[in-house]
Amino acid sequence: MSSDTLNSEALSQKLAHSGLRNTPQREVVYKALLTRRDHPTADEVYARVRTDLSTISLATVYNCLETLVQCDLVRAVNFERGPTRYCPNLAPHAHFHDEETGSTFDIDLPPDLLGKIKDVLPPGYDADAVDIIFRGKTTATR
Amino acid sequence: MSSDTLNSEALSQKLAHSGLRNTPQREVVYKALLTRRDHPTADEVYARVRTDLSTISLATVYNCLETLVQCDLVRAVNFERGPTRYCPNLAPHAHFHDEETGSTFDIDLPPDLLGKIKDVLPPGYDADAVDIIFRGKTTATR
DNA sequence: AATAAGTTTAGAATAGTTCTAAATCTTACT
DNA sequence: AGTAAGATTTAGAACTATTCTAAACTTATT
Repeated sequence: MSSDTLNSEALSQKLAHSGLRNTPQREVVYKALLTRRDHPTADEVYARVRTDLSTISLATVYNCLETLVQCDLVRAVNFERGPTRYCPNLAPHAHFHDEETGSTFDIDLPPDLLGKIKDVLPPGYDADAVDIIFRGKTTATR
Repeated sequence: MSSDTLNSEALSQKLAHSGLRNTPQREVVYKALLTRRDHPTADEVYARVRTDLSTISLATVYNCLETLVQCDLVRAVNFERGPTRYCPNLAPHAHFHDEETGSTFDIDLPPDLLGKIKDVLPPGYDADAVDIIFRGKTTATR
């Protein structure tokens, strides 16, 4: 089983760790991200979870996504002015945003590179996160 | 004279290169970015240029900023869901966003590092830009 | 001077997100 | 089991940043 396969227990644990409860809404939202890892927007997640839980509201989808981000289960990614997209990949990675198709790809980062990048920070700058976003196009040979 | 000091001729040239005209509005907007390089939002630019050109409209400020970005005179930067900020620094650099104060700092990148970062892209990914954003806090010793 | 093209403007419209307050669910305690 | 306290969800209103629209204005060209 991959380390981030859905697992209610594990999700409940992570939530409990922040003093939060697990709920059906949080489960379906998290599951939606894990089963199609295409960096959906809140609207897209809403559309997907409605098939499982037809009474869920868009506000709840926003709430759940925010909760998952707070619990370090999900990353929020922003491309320029576009809507926030959500990503359950917790391994260090960059994002490639294809400006022609709008699709997003995870780009794995070699373990040493993040350190090298953080080394450019002068003393007194204390970064707890680095976002790296490539913008461009992808070609057929991909 | 630093390479990006305001210079109407140079601005006109760059604009003309894209088939665009220089205008008083474009000049004051560009000047506003150059004279206080604190990554202002469109609203903040609007507030600043109104002292020079009281009749300018917010829509025009947005138009001018977009024009300057298109002509490669200015970079647009986005932090999470916040409003777009504008930066006249054309040298390769990352941004550090202090989440406590909201201020933004340019972080110079050593010449080789951008290349190293682009090297992580698998074949078929063709990036024309890389945005690197640090999030965290700055301490007194900065 | 007339026409065309580029630009600015005010205000309306839009998209994405957050807020609000009431309803519902869960948990802990009696 | 019954109830109070707290957490969560919900629908819809509100909000913010931005873009659109169409008219007015400016500048360049015939």
